[in-house]
Amino acid sequence: MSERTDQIVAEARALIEEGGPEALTMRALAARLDIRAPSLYKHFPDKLAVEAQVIAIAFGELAAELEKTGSLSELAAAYRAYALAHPHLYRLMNSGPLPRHLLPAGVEDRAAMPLVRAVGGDEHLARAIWAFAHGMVILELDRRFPDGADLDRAWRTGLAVFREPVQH
Amino acid sequence: MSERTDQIVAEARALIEEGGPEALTMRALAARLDIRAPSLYKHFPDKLAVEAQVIAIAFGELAAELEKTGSLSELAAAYRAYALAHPHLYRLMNSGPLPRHLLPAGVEDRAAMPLVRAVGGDEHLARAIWAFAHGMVILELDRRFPDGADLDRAWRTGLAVFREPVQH
DNA sequence: CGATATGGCTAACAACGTTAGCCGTCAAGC
DNA sequence: GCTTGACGGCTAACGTTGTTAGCCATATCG
Repeated sequence: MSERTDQIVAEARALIEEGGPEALTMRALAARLDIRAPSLYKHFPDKLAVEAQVIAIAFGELAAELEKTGSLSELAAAYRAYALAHPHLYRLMNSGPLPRHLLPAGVEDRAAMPLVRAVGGDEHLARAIWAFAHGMVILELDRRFPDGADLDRAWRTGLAVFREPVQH
Repeated sequence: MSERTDQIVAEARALIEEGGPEALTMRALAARLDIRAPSLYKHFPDKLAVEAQVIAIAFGELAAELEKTGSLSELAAAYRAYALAHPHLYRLMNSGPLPRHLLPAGVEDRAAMPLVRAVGGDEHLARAIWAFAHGMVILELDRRFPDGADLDRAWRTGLAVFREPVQH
């Protein structure tokens, strides 16, 4: 990972955070670095590789935030907070197929660990809560809930329910 | 809605179901109808309008499936079944911002009604369950769960938990 | 001193959505 | 019956996208 490479990824991230994933264009990215688009291919094989680096960084950041938390509700709050603070980044890393072959190994697992720990190792429960959290976040980002819906309340409802021990 | 218009939408849908949303191309769509791409603009103002028609149809179909169910677990099963039967269609209608201004009024509400009824009108609980279901489906379609994860079990876990009455 | 890697560049291609403008067919109105 | 206009095709073209080919300057190293 050279110096220049890091610069490129940083600018790519900025483009995405400012204008969404579709604002990341090889030409726009090059313009930010005062070079022409084809020169980017001296550093990355293609656009997907650039995106993958941005995704890898985002996963690391998210994992770091989640690791700070103690309880399940703190974890959920941190998850939602990251998504709302970086909506375009969240969408990039969490929708569509992941380019796993371009990502450092373990980034996904690290981000998942705090939740698995919070539910005491029950993988099925962890997956259900993950689905709930991702669903809440992505539906909010995509404006699928009615305007003015009380989403705090919906989060509390879901989390309260998941805290109740039931056999499954 | 003319005859030709319906044909176009049908072919657009077929393209999406076969190759995903990015396979819907004005040129590919035209080719299916043995015409050239610009001729499509005699029937639709732009590509988004075509997509919106496909989405509207998909919402109607999904709503019809959901309305057949009685219990919450049947509802969940029907929801998942539709998504797995039409993965590309599901992704098209349920990710990214909805072109609501191009959709007939009430299509979203109709698809949401069965769930609201199944939970006895509790809107917060309905939103939490919707998030859970959408999260489970989209994470499955996007292959975000580990290979071989027992998703039936995760669904059952989530649904069991949501059936328990708790105050929120 | 020369070879090689590094990192720029221009020109270009194919595919995309979309627009402009032309033309044939056919039904309705005078 | 002739004309007029809507309807629905067409070709040519434009601008934007990712990407490739190939050229060239600099700088480092044997």
